[in-house]
This record gives sequence, structure tokens and C-alpha cells, in this order.
Amino acid sequence: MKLTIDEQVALIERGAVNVIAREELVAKLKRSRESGVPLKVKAGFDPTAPDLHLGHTVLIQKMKHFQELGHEIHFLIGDFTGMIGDPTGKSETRKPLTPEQVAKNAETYKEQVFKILDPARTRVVFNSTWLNPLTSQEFIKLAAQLTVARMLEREDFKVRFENGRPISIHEFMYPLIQGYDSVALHADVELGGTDQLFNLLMGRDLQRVWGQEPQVVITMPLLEGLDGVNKMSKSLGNYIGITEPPDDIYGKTLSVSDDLMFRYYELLSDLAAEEIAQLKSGMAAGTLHPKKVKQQLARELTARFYGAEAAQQAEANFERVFSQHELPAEMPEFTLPASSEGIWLPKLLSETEMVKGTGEARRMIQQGAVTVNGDKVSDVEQIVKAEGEVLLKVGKRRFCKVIFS
RNA sequence: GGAGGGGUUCCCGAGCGGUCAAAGGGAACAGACUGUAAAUCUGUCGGCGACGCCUUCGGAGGUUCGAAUCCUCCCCCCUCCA
Repeated sequence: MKLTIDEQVALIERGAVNVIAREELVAKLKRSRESGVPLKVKAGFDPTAPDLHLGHTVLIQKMKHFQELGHEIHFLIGDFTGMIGDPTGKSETRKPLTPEQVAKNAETYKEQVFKILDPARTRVVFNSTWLNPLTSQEFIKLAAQLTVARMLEREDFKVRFENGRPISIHEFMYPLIQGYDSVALHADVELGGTDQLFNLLMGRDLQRVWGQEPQVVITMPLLEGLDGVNKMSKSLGNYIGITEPPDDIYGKTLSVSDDLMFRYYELLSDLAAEEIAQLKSGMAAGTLHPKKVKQQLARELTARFYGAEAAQQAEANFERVFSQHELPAEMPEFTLPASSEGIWLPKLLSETEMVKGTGEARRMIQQGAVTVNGDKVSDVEQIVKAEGEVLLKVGKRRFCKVIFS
């Protein structure tokens, strides 16, 4: 790819919230082009979440942009810092992870990130590599670079401090350590979410202290989760995981609110800004149905991880089940022993794990949410014939085929 | 180290000897309406083959016919002082 420096900068700036500082970025890009030495682009991930979701991909897409420009990505897994716990945005002290958990989560990251990034231009690094050997003296030197007052400028610390909530001393170390990672890597650029701004800037400060040219800092917006309120996160359960089945990625995307849909377009889609604007105005003018627009997004995102064909299939499945109200083409099967006296429906639902227990089964039946072979059941005492095949449906999206043998 | 205030069901938060499986709100789930959107309305929301039984209110004991509520010890958190 042969882009002019201006075109490169435009690509890099797309979607970014901060670029600090633009002139430095231009200078680095020029120097890299002249010398043929790729820039070292660093992005750190805290190995707390076992699964990457679309929220992470905002950043990963940006990393990919750099790869397309020929630069080298350092995918930093914060296995050391993961044991501390990033205090960013938290109102409480985080629980540290055990080394075993960190190691396990880190592996998952490595597997998943290459769904998007080019492995040949990606270096996966662990910050324990250089942090574990640090001596106490070096550690203290690091700590000496920052005052408490400066640290308390940070909004999250400030709020906690003013509200008298606990801040552990080790949490102060987090930004310092993250900054030191940049020193250890000689990073030219660091990418992160907007919530990471303080930590990213710390890298610049520390690099100066260690006599290095400060890294360019680029922040990307945080993606809202499916609820449209909180940021997308595993722990809140409002996420779309990139390893989820195509049907789920498609379905979850389609369940997002209209407002949120455009936010997703903006941050996740590969469509040009003008194309997105067209969709928006078309919808406002009434010439485009919102569902069509949303379907396009769902197809694009599903196709990103599974290909266009799988995306089409996911759409077909979705239409079949939710628009035509037909049973899905495939559903989980359960085999139970046949019996002549039949089986009590709540028991059957419970055995097939369609509900948590017979209590929930009773509730679902009473609420008219249960269907047996397509017929709605209202009797809690219903006995189902335990022979042949029985199709069960609970609510809108729980299906199961029971085979009695 | 000293003085106070707290730990309630997924979360917040009432309750302060029986009428408490525990108000209210949020989340979640189901139904209606839809575009599985949002908003709205209704219902459910510890477990159990259930108009009854069992297990919950930081932990362990105790007082009572009876405790989330009272007493004792322990654990954890917060505030102020040092």
C-alpha cells in the first residue's frame, strides 16, 4: 500500500478521539518511510477477560490499520499488571488475578487476536518479561517519577479519595508500570481507549525521563454494550463476543437499539463516513427501513468473523425463527428414555435444561411461554408422551428437540 | 491505638421480636404491542411434584414458644481522631 503521509495520517485518525501529537506522528511516519524501519505500535491488554468482544475490536481495527501501513504491532499482554488490576474507571479496588488465571486468559487472547490481525506483523509480548527482573531500587526510581498530587488529578482516583473510598498504594503503581512498558519496548505509538489517556500519557513522561523520544498517543472511543449505557464488557454481560456463533453475532446486533446501531456503524463498520451518513439520512427521510439498515450492519459484522456465506445463513435463520415464527433448522437435541406413562412437563423442561428448575418451568407455563410440538401449554400438570420426538420451545429463543428412545 | 457507623435475597435499599421468603427501586425473565429496536403496559422474580414443606438476612454460639430483628465472641468494611 503506497499512501501519502497525509493519507496515512487520515487513516490513523479515523475514529480516534485523541492523537497526541499529530506533528510527532507525521515526523515518525516520515522517518519510518525514509529509513524503512517500521514503527513500533504498542497496545496493552489486561488479561482479565477470557474472551475478546466487539469493544476490543475497535482498538484492534486500529492496530490493523497500522499493519496495513507496514508497521509492527506489539500486542502487549499485561500479565504482570493483571495481577495488580487496572484501577481505571473503577470505584473500588480490583481483586488481583492469580498467576494461573492470568496465564490462561493470556492464551485466549493470543488465539483470538489473529482472527483480525496479521500474525506476521504482530509480536505478542508479556510485560512480566521485563517487569519481573526489575530490582527494588529500579522500582523505587520509577515510583519517584510521580507525585501523589499529580496522581490525584486523575478523576477516578480523585473521586475515590474525596469520597473516602480506599485506594491501595499498589494501584498508584499501575500507570507507572504501564508507562514503563513503553520505555522497555521503545514504543513509537501507543493505542488505547479514552479511559486510558492518563496511563498512555505517563508513557510519554517516563520515556523522556529515560532519554527516549516520547510515544505518540492515540485513544479510541469506548464502545457501549448492548444495553446502550455501560461500556461493553464481559462482566456486565452486554457484549458480542467474536468467538460467538454467527447466529448469535447476527441476532445480538439486530437486537441493538436504533441509536446504538449508528454508534456501532461509526466504530465498527468498514463503511466510509459518507456511506454511513447516507444510511442515516435515508432512514430519517423514511426511504430506508431501520431494520434493513440494521441487517446490513449485522451481516457485515458476522461476515467479518465467519465470511459472507455464514452471514447470509445467519440472516436466513433469523428470519425463519423470529419473523416467520418457525422452528429453527437446527436445535439442540436431547435423548431421554422412553416410557409408557409419559413425563411431567415441568420435569421434562428441567431435565432438558430449558429452565433452571421445575419452579421456573411452572412460571413459564403459567405465563404462556411454553410450546410443545408447536402447541401452547397452559396446564402446569401437563403430561407429555415419552415417545418419538418432541419439540420444545420456551420463550422466544430457547428451543430443544427431545428424542425418546 | 481510641471513638462511632455498618455488613439484608443478582445490585441498590427498607425492615429492628411474631402478620417476613422479607417493602420500594434497578437488573433479569415471560406475555402484549413491534422491526427479537426503543418506549409503554401486565406478570414473574430462593428451592421443592407446591394453597404446604425446606433453606436464606457476614460467621459461630446463646436468650426466647418464636430472631433478619435481642445477647456473646469472631471476620470484613466505612467515618472521625492519633
